[in-house]
Amino acid sequence: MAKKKHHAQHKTAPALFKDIQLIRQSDAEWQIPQQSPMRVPCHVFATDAVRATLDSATLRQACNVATLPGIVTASMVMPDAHSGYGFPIGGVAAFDPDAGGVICAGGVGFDIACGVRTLVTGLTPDDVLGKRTQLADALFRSIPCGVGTGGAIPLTSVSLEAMLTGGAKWAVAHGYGTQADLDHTEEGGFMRGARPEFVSAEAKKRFMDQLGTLGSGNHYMEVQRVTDIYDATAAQAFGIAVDDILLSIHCGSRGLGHQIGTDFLPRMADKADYFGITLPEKELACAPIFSDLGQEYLGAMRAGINCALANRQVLTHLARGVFAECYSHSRLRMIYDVSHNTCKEEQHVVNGKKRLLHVHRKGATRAFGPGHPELPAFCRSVGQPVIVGGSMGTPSYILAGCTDSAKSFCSANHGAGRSMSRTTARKTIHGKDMLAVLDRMGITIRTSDMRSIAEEAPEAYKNINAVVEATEKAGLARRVARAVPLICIKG
DNA sequence: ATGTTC
Repeated sequence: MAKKKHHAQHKTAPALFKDIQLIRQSDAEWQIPQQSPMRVPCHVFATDAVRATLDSATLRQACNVATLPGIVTASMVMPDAHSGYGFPIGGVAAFDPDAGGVICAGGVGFDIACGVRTLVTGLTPDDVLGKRTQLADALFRSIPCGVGTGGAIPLTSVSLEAMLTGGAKWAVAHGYGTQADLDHTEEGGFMRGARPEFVSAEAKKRFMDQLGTLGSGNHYMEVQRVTDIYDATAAQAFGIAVDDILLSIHCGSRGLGHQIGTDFLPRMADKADYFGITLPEKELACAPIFSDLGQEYLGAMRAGINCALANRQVLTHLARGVFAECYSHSRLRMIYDVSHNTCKEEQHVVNGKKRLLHVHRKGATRAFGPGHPELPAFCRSVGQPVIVGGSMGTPSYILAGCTDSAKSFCSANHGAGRSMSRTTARKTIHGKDMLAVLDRMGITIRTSDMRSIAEEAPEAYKNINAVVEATEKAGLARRVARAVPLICIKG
């Protein structure tokens, strides 16, 4: 009734936050003070060097997030942040369901549970250098990649439902890995509370032939060499040493997660009036956690998390086959698997009081510190492995969560972060030249689409060393190891 | 990110 009359107001985004001031708190922390209609301030984690990479669109989006009902403490911005769909990529926000808190589909992102897992191969640099072309070709042949590419492992509607509930655990039960893999995966390999019945038939249909596929964009499978160890104790706990050869897999939930976002965003936007939520922009559409729609999205999103975990598990199995084909002594032992597009229910201490919050991490990695009760035994004493994937041709880092990471609801950055849009990168960078440069650097690339080489060029990303330095200086996570790429299979 | 602008 009266609600209907104001419907148009919610459709039009008012020009909020024209004047955004960053107030320095320390070497690597800034605050954007709360101003109406923000409910909380923004906390921005950046050194001076990284602050220059945070454009006004990103900060405005962080302020928009700060207006949402039930947000706790602050809207947070990681050092790798850049603007995304509604909600910054590299954004973290926690909501209290008991305070009217919301679940925001744009705060998770389209590629639900996109993430990285890194394994130690048991090989030496000489093993790889001696068979560089053979290994690259074998990986490229066996790992389906690219837009619209299907895999070799078809699902049935029955097995798909089980996979959406069981995640990597389902994959292991079907022969695609080991219990040890699950012990080194967030959530022990599967997300509780998945509700496949809230995933649309269309989303399910899109994934029927996508299990064990890499996808496109920034997704990759990369062979890396460890060049530096910064924290010997944590490196030992993670089982990494200098000159170890690693395999990193970066991918997500493919068409299924994307379709969940596509399905729920308009449903949330349409019900903003009904829920009495004033949206700063439509792209931030959300629903109260304690609403049918909010619960449906959470159930579907958790199924999407399981989909991504199963996908990375099957890709691991495929990679093991390739390595076994090329080497008699490889073993591909998991370090850890982290997701960086999620919303998870977690207990956090806020002003000395324990609260159960829904923590959105969009392009941000969970970074539980030492002693966190949810951590598996292998890393309990040193903190969670935080895998920070580099862009093509640049180093990756393995960090560890710190006690101080509590200030960001136990979150850290997930990568370098884009500094150039895909469109600009395509216009200014030539994929073929890029490949030649990388080849001279000793990096072998195989790709299904030359356009992604331009889009994913190192120049299109922030300097990962500077980003990681900011994360460390802010106390969110500390450096454990650095690795450089040798072979990269690009989607 | 994405059956690459259903």
